[in-house]
Amino acid sequence: MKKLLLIDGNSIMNRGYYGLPEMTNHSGLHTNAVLGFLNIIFKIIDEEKPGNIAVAFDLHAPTFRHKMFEAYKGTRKSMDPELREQFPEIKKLLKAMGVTIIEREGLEADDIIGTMSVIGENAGYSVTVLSGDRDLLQLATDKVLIRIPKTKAGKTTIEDYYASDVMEAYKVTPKEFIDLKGLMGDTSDNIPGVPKVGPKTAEGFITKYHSIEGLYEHLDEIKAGVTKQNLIEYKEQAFLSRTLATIKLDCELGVSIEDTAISDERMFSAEAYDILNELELKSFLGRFSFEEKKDESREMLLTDVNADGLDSALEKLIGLAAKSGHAGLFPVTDSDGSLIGSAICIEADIFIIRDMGAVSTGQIYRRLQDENITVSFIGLKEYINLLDIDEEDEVFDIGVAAYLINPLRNGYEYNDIARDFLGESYPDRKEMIGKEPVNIFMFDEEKFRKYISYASSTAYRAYDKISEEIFADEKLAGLYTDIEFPLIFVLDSMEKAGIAVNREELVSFGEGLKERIEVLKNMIYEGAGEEFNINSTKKLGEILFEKLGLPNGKKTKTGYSTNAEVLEKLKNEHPIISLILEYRQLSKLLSTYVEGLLSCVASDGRIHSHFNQTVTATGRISSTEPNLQNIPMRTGIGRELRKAFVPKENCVFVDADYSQIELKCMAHMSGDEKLIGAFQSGRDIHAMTASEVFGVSQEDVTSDMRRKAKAVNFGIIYGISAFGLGQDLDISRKEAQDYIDKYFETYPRVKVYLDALIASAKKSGSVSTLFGRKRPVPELSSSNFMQRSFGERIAMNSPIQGTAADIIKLAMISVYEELAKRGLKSRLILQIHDELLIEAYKDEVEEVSQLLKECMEKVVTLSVPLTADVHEGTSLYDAK
DNA sequence: GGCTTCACG
DNA sequence: ACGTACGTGAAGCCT
Repeated sequence: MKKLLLIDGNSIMNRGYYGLPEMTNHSGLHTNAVLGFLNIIFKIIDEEKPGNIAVAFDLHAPTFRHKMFEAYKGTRKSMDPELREQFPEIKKLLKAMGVTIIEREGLEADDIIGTMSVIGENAGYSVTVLSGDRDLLQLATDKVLIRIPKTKAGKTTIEDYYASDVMEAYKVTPKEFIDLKGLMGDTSDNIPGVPKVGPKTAEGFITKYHSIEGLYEHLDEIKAGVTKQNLIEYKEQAFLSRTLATIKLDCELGVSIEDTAISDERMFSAEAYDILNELELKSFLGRFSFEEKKDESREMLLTDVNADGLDSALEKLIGLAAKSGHAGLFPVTDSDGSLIGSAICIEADIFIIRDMGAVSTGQIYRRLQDENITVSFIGLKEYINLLDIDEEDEVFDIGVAAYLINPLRNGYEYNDIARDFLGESYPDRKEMIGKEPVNIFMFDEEKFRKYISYASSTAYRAYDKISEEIFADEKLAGLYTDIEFPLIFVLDSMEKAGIAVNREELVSFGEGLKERIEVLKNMIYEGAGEEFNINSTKKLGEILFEKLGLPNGKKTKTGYSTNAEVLEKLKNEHPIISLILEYRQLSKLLSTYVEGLLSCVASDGRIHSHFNQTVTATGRISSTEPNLQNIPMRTGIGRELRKAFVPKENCVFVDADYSQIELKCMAHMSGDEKLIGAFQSGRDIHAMTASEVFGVSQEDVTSDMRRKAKAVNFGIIYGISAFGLGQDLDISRKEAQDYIDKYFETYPRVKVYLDALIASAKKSGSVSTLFGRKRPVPELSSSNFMQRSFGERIAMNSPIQGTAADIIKLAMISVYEELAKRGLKSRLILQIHDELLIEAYKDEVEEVSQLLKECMEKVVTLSVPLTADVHEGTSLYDAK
């Protein structure tokens, strides 16, 4: 059957705009909405291969339907300029592709699509409607398919609805869907509906009475109450809402079905190619016949050749690499973590190696090193062990370098790098070889070869671009060479070392928790008068705020908020509250820490966390599987858990943490004399701030004043706002503002500094740390107030948090190198943002303690002294 | 998978 | 008028 594809242009552009990160071409034109639009329509076109396509757009002048509801709700929100500027581009491109665009003054895209779907169906076509808007479900029939793309964690899935699917999902027919919406309204479309009638109620009515008329005919069957009252009172509004919700099917468009025919020739025209090129959306160019032919890469499977051939193939590889001076290497491991193969890319040649005897990737890697050939990797840390990579080797980590160029990307895998630096789109690892680590007998040979070819070729080709960008900028070059690159080896060593846990202690701690949790559970059921899932915030909210009628459950989009802050305030209202708080705390300890950590203990009795270097926006390190940077500390019971983390035989823990490193970074960078003076004299900074803000002498600072001043100090680092501080201290916004004003009076250069950060971020689009680590702040150019304010706080916080992160990274490298230099057996095993932990041999403890303190304090010289407090202990509990 | 909650700095 | 403190990761529920 002939196929017609109808696209809701505005809705699909919106989806692209809000779903993708901000991106522009080199002339600053935003392109994310266009990219998102093309991604989804090409996906649909590939699947359906329609012979006819039309794209409908709203014209931005107020339309008839909007005029009708202006009486209720005022006017529609204006569109972000960053999105608006992309509409002319997509229209230009669609025209160049020979795709029909339909837009009419006074008509919404919905009405155009509705009308075209009828025209298509009547002409015997099967019709597909592509939109992000569920309103269009009313158009579904058994010939008209509504497809709604959804994005979940970066992956796009499409929900498909024929009339029968609408019935299944919503229990109403597509036509009844209109009445449903008329009753419940739609704030995003400014359709009022009937007050207090939500999706549930409306669905109940329509499944029973099938229309608004039907409902009103049987109004006597509705039990008396607010709902009924509203139905009576807002009857006219209900019918008007339905009219507003009804998509027109009979507009005069003057477009025939024949007008919408497409052809491949038109679609992939030279003109369209040029426009895409201009927009720098290179990933689509492959579809166009006008693409400059890339050199076909030549693949050679080294294990395919016989012994003589192997030698000559290897010599060829080395020869080519020597000529280029560089090779891109991509190793692959199986589920045991052992090396099964790799691909090496040099220019247009890709050599594929199976590590099965005759030849090994490790040998070839060493040979390349002997020839002084730079080898580039994507994620070097993973391969240090496998290939016996040394810090002195000529290697380059493309992932880490790309992170320095822009730390905001979601990932730094080969396909991310290819997309961001080569403008090429490759399927990700999961699509190529599945989620689980590859087993050599289980992969599809062809796919596997493609996968490692893509990856090694990306490593090779992105190297020039990325290394150039890094080394063109003195600061970035320094960060890479002096911090991130050496750090790779430090982190690897920490991961290999791991930390020992006392399993028995953890298990028995868990047993104790289980018992108490069981008791609490029963007491909570008792207090609630029924059994329910306490872990479900939804059910808990219902119990607390509906059944027990506790003072009004506040906020949240999806229901009642039941977080600790809310519960804490309800503590005196009902005995069940404290029980729930304790239950929550203990459940968290049990599931996340006891059970979570136990499942991570390796066969050597130690936990080997992963320390990730390319995750955070500010330059901090993150820890996963498990996260060892959030082991409980603040509460007594939680802190007990730290007793299970112990040093190995003949060792003790030596721990050191920086004192106030972030405030000190801010003091240094702002150059505020008073703040610098305070740190130079070794004063208690929170007490000092308290005495200034509250205008009392140092001796008269109460603990409450100090607590408040501490919150102010934190607030400053976070990008102060009166609202946030007020919330934290549970004081009025005005009072909070007073504290802030006083703070800035006390430390005037801090104010100047923070203002300057925002101003420079607005100008340059990014902020930097003392060492030049950059973080873009695209939020600052947003037209949305909330987004922009967020950007301002980021601009204030990132240089401070990031500088502290840079400093501790330098300290880690210094500690690592010093331990090596002195031939000590003690090892750095953990980093917790401002804290380092060493597993120290007893006969080295003194030297290690001194070394650790010295390395941390002397690693940089600021205008304020950096101090590190050192502790020793026989568990994580008493090493702090 | 999105949302909520909570553990840390 | 808007509606938040900055940076993370894991677990559990629920659609």
